[in-house]
Amino acid sequence: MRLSRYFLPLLRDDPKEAEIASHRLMLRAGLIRQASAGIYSWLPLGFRVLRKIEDIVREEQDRAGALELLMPTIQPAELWQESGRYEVYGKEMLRISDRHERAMLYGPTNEELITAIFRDAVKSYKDLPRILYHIQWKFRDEIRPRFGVMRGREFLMKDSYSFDLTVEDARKSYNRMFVSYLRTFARMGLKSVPMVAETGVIGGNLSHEFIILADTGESEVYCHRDLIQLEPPGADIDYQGDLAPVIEAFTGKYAATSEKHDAESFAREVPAKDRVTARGIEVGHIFFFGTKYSEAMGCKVQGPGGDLVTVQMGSYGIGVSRLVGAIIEASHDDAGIIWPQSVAPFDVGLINVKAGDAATDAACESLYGKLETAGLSVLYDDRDDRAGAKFAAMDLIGLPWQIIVGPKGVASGEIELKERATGARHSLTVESALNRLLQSSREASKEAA
RNA sequence: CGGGGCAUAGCGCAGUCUGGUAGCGCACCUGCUUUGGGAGCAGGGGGUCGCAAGUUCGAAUCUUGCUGCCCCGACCA
Repeated sequence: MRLSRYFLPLLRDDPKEAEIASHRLMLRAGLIRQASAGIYSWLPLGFRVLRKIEDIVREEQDRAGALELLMPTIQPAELWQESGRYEVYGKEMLRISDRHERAMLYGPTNEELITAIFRDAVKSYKDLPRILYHIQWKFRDEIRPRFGVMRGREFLMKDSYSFDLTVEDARKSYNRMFVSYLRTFARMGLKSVPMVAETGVIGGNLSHEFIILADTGESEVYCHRDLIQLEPPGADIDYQGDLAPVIEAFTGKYAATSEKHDAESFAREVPAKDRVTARGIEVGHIFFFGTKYSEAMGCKVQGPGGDLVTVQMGSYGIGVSRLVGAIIEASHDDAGIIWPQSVAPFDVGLINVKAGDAATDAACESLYGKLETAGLSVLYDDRDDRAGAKFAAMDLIGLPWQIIVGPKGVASGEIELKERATGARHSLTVESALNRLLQSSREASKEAA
């Protein structure tokens, strides 16, 4: 993509409404614009990141055996009256009525809808277990939206729902999602720590929050140091096999958010040197709630003995749009965003230091073609602007690699490769720079595999 | 919902107290000079001063009502 033809409105100054780093940087780097409190438009660069995150979530859901579908944003109120949550949910639910004065709502979550779909379609235990998911916009009319996309009112969420015949089977589904979450966040360059959590309005008695550690995180978290060092399972993990050992490894040691934190247990269970107190951001939340909805909504199947069995359910959420902010919170510096390669909107930024200089232009054009041909996505700054402004812009938007091409280098047959995360620069030939980038790209996809 | 603050050009702000032709920096356009870490000079474009009513010869400025946004708290993927 040539920057001269792209839509990338950058801001030099911080908009005054943005308090935290991710919100500031998302506005400044031209990722989002606010439409209303807690409601955002995604500009081209931000949308590319959102898509990348969505893709990783989708791949890991599919790998775990979950099936993608798509439910609507608008739901009829009757379903929520069936479960009893129409009254419980309160003002957080955006209630609307259509032209026939029929009560509708903009879905804050989808337990009712998916339960109705499953109930109407499945009658036999032979069709269990199943995990269904979708990635869809939700709306929760937060009392006070803040922190940009981290606590928006409209947000993109992946939510999965599991259906099982027995509690034991349901626990296996829960474990599958648990493992899939570990992999999902790790692939985005995040250290996630599962923590025992409150179940809140979703209900149930088993629940984990997936917290990523970031200095500017919203909640205080406490855990054993070992949990942070744990490596997530590889892509070869057998989701049909016994996942219990993995779950034990990740849940066997102390980890709690401030709501569940117990200072005495923390002190007793964790040696002082291993006690980690940090800030965290919740990026995923999984629940097992048994028959809460299936009971209320009559979701039953016939078991092997011919008897009717109420289905055991769980639900599993990932805040996709929140992750964009969370990743930035975990990965930025004074100059701007530092995208992990797996979610970067482009793999590499190509800077033409002297646009208009024939030799430099030609070198950039040639390199641009080679990079694209090699399968790398490139944002080529071909604008007629000063070098300093281009460097600042490229640092701000945070692509993992920058290739800097100027007249001096062109004359000596070398270009400069800069790694955004470390700031390290190397003068290289075009060929070795290409190799270096391709190698880094291969390593990134190996992590995914 | 309680408390506080803000609303003037795309972004950041001054002007409001004390009413009298709407300003500054950045960004944007044109020209010249510059050219490896957010250049300089000159010229220029862009505003119904959040909305509505009122007071007044005259309102960004005073009064009243409304709306939006931000911060703190309670609430939360």
